[in-house]
Amino acid sequence: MHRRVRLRLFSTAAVSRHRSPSGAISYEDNSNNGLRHQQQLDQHIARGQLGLAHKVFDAISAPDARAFNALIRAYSWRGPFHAAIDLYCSMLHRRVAPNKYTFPFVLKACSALADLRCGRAIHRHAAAAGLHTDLFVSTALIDLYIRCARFVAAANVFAKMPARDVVAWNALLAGYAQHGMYDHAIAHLLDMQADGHLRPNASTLVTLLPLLAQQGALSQGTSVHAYCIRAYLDQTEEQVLVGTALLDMYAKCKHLVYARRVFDGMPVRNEVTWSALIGGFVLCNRMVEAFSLFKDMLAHGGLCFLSPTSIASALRVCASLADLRMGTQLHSMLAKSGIHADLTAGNSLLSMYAKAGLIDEAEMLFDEMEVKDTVSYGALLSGYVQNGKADEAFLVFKKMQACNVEPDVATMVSLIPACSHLAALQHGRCSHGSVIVRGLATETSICNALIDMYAKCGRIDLSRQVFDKMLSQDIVSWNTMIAGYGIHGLGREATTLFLGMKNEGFAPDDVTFICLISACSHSGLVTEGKHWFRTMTHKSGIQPRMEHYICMVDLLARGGFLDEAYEFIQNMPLKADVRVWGALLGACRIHKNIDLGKRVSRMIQKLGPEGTGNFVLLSNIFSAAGRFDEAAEVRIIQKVKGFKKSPGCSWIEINGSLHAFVGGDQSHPHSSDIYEELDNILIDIKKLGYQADTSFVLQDLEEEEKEKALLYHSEKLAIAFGVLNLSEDKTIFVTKNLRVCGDCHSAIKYMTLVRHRDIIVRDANRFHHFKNGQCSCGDFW
DNA sequence: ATAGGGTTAG
Repeated sequence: MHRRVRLRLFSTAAVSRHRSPSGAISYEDNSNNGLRHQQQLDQHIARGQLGLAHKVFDAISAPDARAFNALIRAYSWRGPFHAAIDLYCSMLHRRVAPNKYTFPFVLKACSALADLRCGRAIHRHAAAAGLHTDLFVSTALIDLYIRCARFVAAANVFAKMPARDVVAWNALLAGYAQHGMYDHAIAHLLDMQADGHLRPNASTLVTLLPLLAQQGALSQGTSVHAYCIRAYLDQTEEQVLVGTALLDMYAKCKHLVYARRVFDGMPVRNEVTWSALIGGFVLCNRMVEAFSLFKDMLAHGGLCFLSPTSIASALRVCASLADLRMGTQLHSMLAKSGIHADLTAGNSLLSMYAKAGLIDEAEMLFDEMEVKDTVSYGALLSGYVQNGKADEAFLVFKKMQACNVEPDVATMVSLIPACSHLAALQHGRCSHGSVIVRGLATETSICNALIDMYAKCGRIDLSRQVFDKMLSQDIVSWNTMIAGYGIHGLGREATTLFLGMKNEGFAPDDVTFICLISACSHSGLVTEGKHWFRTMTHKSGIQPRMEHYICMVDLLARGGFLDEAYEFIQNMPLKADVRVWGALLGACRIHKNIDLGKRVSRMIQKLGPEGTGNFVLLSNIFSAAGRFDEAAEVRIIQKVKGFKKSPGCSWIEINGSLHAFVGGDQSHPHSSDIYEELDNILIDIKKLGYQADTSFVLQDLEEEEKEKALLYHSEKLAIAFGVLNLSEDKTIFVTKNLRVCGDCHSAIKYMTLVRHRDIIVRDANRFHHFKNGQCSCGDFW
């Protein structure tokens, strides 16, 4: 602030008036003394001792332009940049005229600080001194305006230059490149070549290549490669720089073969070269190779090649492969090499632990970090969301705001799914509002997260609104919207949207078909689903993955074609994994096919059951058939093998706060009211013909007690709480972490009649819209 | 010239 005020005190007129007539060196403080000081000043600056240099400077009674310039230049090199600007101000104050060796350096300091106001003032001073079209001054001005994203101003300076060298051309090109202005950059490059004698140099290429990489412009990149070969770069340093930029361009275009070839052909490589190649393999999801390259690098260059960048890539490999042993080793390597304090390295480590589910470890690391930024908070936040601790994620978000760390696109994209997990519409709407306030509401990835959130919070209509209002949809937008229709059992809408997508020229990808087929499955559209599977393999040329087979088995089996599903599994080219068999087992329960269920469960046991769902499923199948001994046996095996079933939990959002219940829960402050209401509901629904489906209760209890065990299931508690707290016109919306139980499903249908309510239950799989005694899932879920 | 947190599926 102080500095700006002082700058404005001096008009451009003052500058020109006191400009030294010749620019020649003249010492006002009587020769010898001044000469000695100047020599000392130069010496200290050469040794990088800026403190001492400044002391010598202060001892000069009347420093001249040369003394000022020397110190300004030194400060503009590595900072502190404001010291350079302060010196410039003092220069004006003491009526020493800045010259063509002053302006470029003080402008460089402004550029480093992105101080546009200061820079503009200096621009005026330079113009008054008639130096604004000087080659070096102009180039410095271009740098400044680019840094402040003032492209027109930069181009104006460029246009006014009487003569330009490659550096000037490169300065403007760098601006276009850094801001992803592909068309401007290419046009500028063509102008440069048309202008005559100037040829792109190494610096031009190193500026241009990252832009091509970012745009995925492989063919243009290849032309640049060809030019590089013709242009023959003789300096080693240039070869490494250009070679690395080329390699990176190929890697970012996912052309690893060429990236590798460039790498192999390079006579000299540095740590950046290695990092770029490793990053390329990570980008292409070739994690094992990426890690072996990392080891090669260490074998080749030792620890001095270890940088925060390469460590970051290696840690991403560990996170992706869920290899904690390797990750921990890297952690200690990091500590030994002394780069543990680096922000990037720290964030990578934090993220690795968070993704691996070691959230406590991540939290500890986070607390220990001395410098934290948006990314650090984002890593922790998404760690909580990914590990199912959505409420903790909100706390991190609050903490972040309390610490004045501004949430950005990635932060919000991580936070919004936390609302989806909780199915907390109010939270979701708040996040939506927050996104609008921050001016992020037009971001594609944010809209995608919002579409998903509204769908999972039961408002598919709002999902569609967000989708329709988007400036430009990407493949994820379409997939998310199709999936949203799917979990609401709106298979027809999903299909229509899919066709619309193709009409707009979007090529469906592998995930699109997963969304589409599962949408068909949830709506019982078996024929359509089979049709889309064939379309995918024959027309779209997409190789089915295990996920597609899971969807198909689910589609066939849920639709009642159990034998066909079984046959389908046996004919599939991949070896079916537990999830495929699990899908079939789930359908055996719905269709009460015990024989097949037993066979399938044997397959699953051979494969080693993953998770816990399948044990519970099998045991429920036995119970449903009244074969309690066998059901109990399955539970015992489950216990012996050490699998725990996560407890069923349901929750409901009332006026923006969440109320969660587990089965038989009495911890809620209004517990007695809730239980009383439930008992009343039971009396009413029995009058309409409801019978408790006690076949699902395992314990050896009297019939009435079994009924009670069912009555206090978590979803029923949450609904009763909703009945008590919401007016009749409001839909009751309950979320459950597991699949809704069969008895509850039947009871809730009756509840809609006796309490005149619409009830929506979102379980682990899908939505159930209960209305007028019926459910949207058609009793298949 | 390289790099850290992010949305879709069952």
